[in-house]
Amino acid sequence: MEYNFQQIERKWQEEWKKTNAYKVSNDSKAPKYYVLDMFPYPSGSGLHVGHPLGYIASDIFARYKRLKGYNVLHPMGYDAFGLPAEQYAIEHGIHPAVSTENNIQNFRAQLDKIGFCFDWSRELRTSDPGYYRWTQWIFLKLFKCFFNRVTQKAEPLETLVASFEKEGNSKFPYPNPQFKINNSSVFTALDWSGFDERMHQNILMEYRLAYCGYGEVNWCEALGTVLANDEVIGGLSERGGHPVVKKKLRQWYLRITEYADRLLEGLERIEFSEAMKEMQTNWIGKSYGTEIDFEIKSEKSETKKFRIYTTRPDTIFGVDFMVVAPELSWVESLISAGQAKAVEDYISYVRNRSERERQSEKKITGCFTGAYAIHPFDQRLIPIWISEYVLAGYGTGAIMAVPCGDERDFKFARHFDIPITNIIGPHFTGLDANPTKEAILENSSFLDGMLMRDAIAVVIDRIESAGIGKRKVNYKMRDAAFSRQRYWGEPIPVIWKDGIAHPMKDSELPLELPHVESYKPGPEGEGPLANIPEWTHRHLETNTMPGYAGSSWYFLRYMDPENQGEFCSRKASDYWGQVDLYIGGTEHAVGHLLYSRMWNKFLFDLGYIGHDEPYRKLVNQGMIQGNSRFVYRLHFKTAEEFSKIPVFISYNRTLTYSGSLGERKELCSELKALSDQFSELVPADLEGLEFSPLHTDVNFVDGFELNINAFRQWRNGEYAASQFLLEEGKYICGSEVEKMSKSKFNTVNPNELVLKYGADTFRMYEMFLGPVEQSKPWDTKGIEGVHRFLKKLWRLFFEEAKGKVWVDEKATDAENKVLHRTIKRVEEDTGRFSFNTGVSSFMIAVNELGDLQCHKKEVLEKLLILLAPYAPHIAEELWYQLGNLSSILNAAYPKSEKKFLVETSKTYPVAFNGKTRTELNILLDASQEQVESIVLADKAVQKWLEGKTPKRIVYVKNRMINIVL
RNA sequence: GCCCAGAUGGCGGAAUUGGUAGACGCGCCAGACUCAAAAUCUGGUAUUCGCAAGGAUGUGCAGGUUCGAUUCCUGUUCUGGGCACCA
Repeated sequence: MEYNFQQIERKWQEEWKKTNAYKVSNDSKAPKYYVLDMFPYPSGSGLHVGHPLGYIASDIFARYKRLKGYNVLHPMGYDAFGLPAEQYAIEHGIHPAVSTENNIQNFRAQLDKIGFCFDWSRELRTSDPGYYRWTQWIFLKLFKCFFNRVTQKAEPLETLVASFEKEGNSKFPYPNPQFKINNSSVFTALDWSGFDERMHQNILMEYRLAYCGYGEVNWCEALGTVLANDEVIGGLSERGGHPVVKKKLRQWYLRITEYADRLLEGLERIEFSEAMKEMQTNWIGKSYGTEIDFEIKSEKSETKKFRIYTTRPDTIFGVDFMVVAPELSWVESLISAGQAKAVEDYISYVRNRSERERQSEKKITGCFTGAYAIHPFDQRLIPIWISEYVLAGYGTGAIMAVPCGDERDFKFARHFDIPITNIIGPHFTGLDANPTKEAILENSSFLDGMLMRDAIAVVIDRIESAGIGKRKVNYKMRDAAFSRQRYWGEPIPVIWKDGIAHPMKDSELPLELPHVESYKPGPEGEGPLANIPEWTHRHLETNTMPGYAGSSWYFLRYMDPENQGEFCSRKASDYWGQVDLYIGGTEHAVGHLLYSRMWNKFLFDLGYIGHDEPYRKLVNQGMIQGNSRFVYRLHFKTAEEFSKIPVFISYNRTLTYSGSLGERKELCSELKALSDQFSELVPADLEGLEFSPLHTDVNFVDGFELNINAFRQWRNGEYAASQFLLEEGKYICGSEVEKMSKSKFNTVNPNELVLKYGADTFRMYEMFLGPVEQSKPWDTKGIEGVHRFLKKLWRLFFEEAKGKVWVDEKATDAENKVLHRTIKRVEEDTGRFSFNTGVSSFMIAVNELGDLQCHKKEVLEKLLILLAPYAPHIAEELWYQLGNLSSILNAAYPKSEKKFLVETSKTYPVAFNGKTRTELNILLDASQEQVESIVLADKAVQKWLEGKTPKRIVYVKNRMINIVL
């Protein structure tokens, strides 16, 4: 009986389906455990081997926890709204719902083959009205709530209105300090009662957690549409290469900034990697600084003052120039007649620069405005510049530049020849800036002689008492843009009447996405919904929600997926609580993971759930990179006509080819022999010959050797006429590790591997590749080794000639030692998500049991339970063959017994000054004195001592011995 | 540019707390079985000097701390991820 994986896997997958083996109940006496994967976007290209990496890891862990006696929730679903489906619809006229459904079918078929223990009865799709009804419902809750800074939580707007009626906005000032009504940022109860409805609504909009405002988008006039950042390349649209400029549009936002402090605080209570916490902390970017007002001296005199934000007020005497964000409208009032043209040119240059480009630009640009700021303490005149490196959205959009202490300021000063004031003495070398806080201040008037760190408070006190500024906490994080000018997303359930947004009633939800004939954008950059008369007649909002809306709360829906009356019952969310283990990629570090934490906190504030952090522990899975293969096409520079003939040269020959006359002659005759088309070719035509690399499909390259026949049939015979210049009779491809993607022809479909080696082999190989957290390139070759391991395991039970070989005898001590050491290792490895070493622990066990010729049921049975999370099909089959009647899925995880693992002695490495020279077997309970005498008596040690007396003998029990000479 | 991570044989990786660097697997080499091949099994495989015994070197690079560093510290290079409308 041989290992027929195809038959075994089919049999058990059917059996598990029939018995609902993976159905999870919300009603169980067992302790709960919630394992969640970041659900996939069902793209048209299907799964490649990179996708299942995290799913396999979580699947192993879920199965492991089940064997340990937990009631494990392990669901799966689809993040089904998104831009690619819409783009596909525009290009092919296929409704996104249709293409998405097809893609999901394809994903499901692929996932099923790998043998996951998902409870599919809980499957959800964010594009399903039954699901997005609740996304809309939560949005409306956000719309109807504000963040009470006194209680630090979300509360209904009614509380706010009551406070306004009683005491104006003195208790709850505008969250956006720039906001003013009637030129004032405060109003009284009397003011409030005097305002009309429109004014009330305008004010309330300033407080809502989901609010409408204005923001800039990438606007492409030629395409008549708003573009995503990754559709814009170097200021031009990816499709068509049309110019893209920034345009202000009405947009919805989520006031996530109000949660900034709580998002920071929550990080202390969850198990995310330090790197992840750091990324989120940096993204939130809380800084303690000072706002300072500077008087202005300019030709025009409209603006008298402007405000900067700095985290280093101690450097105020080192200010040599000011920089203001070019897009701020008040910049205009600064411009002198002489600088008008230059400033105008510069502003138009910045207008089509993306924020990213502006920040990462190495080239220093800027323009003097012609105006000066007056230093508040020494009345110096400081030139005011505009430059793209200052962004309008952060702080006040203006900075005081201190070149001796800030690298960017320093480079700017150097570039524009602005004299640099040194306030930090020897800490400033003149070669680069030094951001230290430890210097003693010089050239700093009343701060002279003070340590910078201590000077900060002194300056702030001076500034505050002089009434020219105040302490200010700032956040780099901005409110989250929550609308898209797209079709394929959740409609926003808001009706506009006379410019006032009215929420729809809960009973009217879901507001379903209407069918459209065309997915083209609406007028003035509005979304496609603006083209539907029935929609606009009802004055419905034409924007839709962004991709992250549905994924911000999905972990809750899995707990109670059928619930028609609530997004999730409190009973269900109290039972399942937090996600105990969340697995997904770091690419979601600051997007999804922050938004979903915020939504969760919001629902917690309103009492709908009982936990304020959604994920207790997060494990980041690394990317599986593609291992691309290249062929190299001959490109004739001086004789273009020959370039039309597709000739490819083997990789190593591209490296050695130098283009010498001799080589040209040789290559010339080789080409002539290859094809008659080259009969006219002369060596001179080969001058400047180039080899242009072309991605070729990895699926017809064995290692590095190209399957020439397959290549000729590729892409409907586009390269059928290809000729090849070989090396040693083969065509060898070049390679490069890069992102796995269809366009690079380096994707590998898990289905094909499952077909060839089985799901169990595939699962174990994905884990065997390396640590889950690490990115690594895919290489199909190594899968054979894992497959061999499973066959070897099989042979412990059945041999081809003899059939069944397992026996009912009692295990020896040696066999027990192997088993119990394996239990210990596998349990530890699985527990710390080190699945790659887990797999090798199994390999070692099977190798050792093979060496011992152990076929004892007692040992093998326990080994199977250990293996079941990794390779469920073969484990279940062998378990069944051993005569077990119930499924291995519900077996009890074996315990490692210490008595089989006790050692009495150890072979110690003996090192001299840290270099290992010999080994000695010594009893484990030996004392320092005993060890010293044993060591010094040893012959090899004597030889290395060369007659010297050791200065010291370091003995670390159960580790090593080191002799210091 | 900013933030985060990583770098170990020909390749993927192991070394869990600072204690024998290279577990396990791939590949490669040799051998067994076979008419042959596949499959399977056995042995070898960091580099370098040496017939060997044995020695020297070695964890991206340059320093440092330590009896001892892949592990800790400082600097640096390269690669990957993110940077707010891809998901």
